[in-house]
Amino acid sequence: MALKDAGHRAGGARGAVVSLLGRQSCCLSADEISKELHTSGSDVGIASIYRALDLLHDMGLVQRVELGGGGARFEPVVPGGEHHHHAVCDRCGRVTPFENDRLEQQLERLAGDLKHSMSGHDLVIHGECRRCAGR
Amino acid sequence: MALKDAGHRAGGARGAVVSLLGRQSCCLSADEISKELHTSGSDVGIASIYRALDLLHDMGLVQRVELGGGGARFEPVVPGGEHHHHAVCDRCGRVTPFENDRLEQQLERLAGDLKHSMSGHDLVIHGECRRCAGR
DNA sequence: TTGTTTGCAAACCTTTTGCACGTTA
DNA sequence: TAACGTGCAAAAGGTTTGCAAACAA
Repeated sequence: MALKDAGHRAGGARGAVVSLLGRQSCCLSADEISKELHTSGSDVGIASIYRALDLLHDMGLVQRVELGGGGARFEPVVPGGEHHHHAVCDRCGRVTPFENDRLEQQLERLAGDLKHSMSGHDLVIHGECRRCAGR
Repeated sequence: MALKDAGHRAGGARGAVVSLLGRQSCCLSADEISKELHTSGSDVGIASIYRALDLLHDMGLVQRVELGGGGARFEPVVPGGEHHHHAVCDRCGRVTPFENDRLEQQLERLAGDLKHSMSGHDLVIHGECRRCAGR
């Protein structure tokens, strides 16, 4: 476990957050994480959740995603380098993840042109999802 | 003025916000707007600023931009359809706007593939700016 | 006059922090 | 044991809302 390698301990709260996030393919808000953990019997304080997320984020294992609407979301970073973005439905709130290699390449090129290093990037498409748009 | 057409009045506070935003090429936070207005003698309450921004956003004249780091930013939408994105320096906080037509086309195509309508999109590149990266 | 806009203060929500207690190595 | 992790409650932003007074048409 990467946490141990970095000299961190795996207390109950931190472990529960890591485990839950590891099972996610897309993003969760801190509140959703809290509710999810309570449902499965782990009464983890919200402060510990934020602390765990903060640590994981600093270690590059978790990405912060801002979808608008107040409140950040968090998702695990896949070591393999896979990467996805989000389309948000402004009507029903549904989040649709998507990925595109060409887009990634283009962003690399753009950052290069700007002489701006790129440690990460966020792309959010706003609009109406398949379901809502079809009405 | 589009506001009048929509049946809205141009009170002092709202007019000041509209005027200030109209002179911006990139995004401002609500707090920056407040400070800017006070500096130029308009003592506009922060609530009125948010209300004006909310109205303008609903009318599609202002775009909300989330750059991370707590606090949204707002920038005028140019009627012509021009559009830019932001590269944020995580070291010094500098925001570098940029635009790219190919990128826009690609996003349109992507949204189409997802069958997701696109009313807007946000792209933020995180990393280190030209100045900071060069050290 | 009549409905709209404004400023203030309080309320709200999400996130962070202080601190005493529990836990891990 | 000594350092680290946790939960609670309080604090700290940023944003929204209730309300009475000011204002525009």
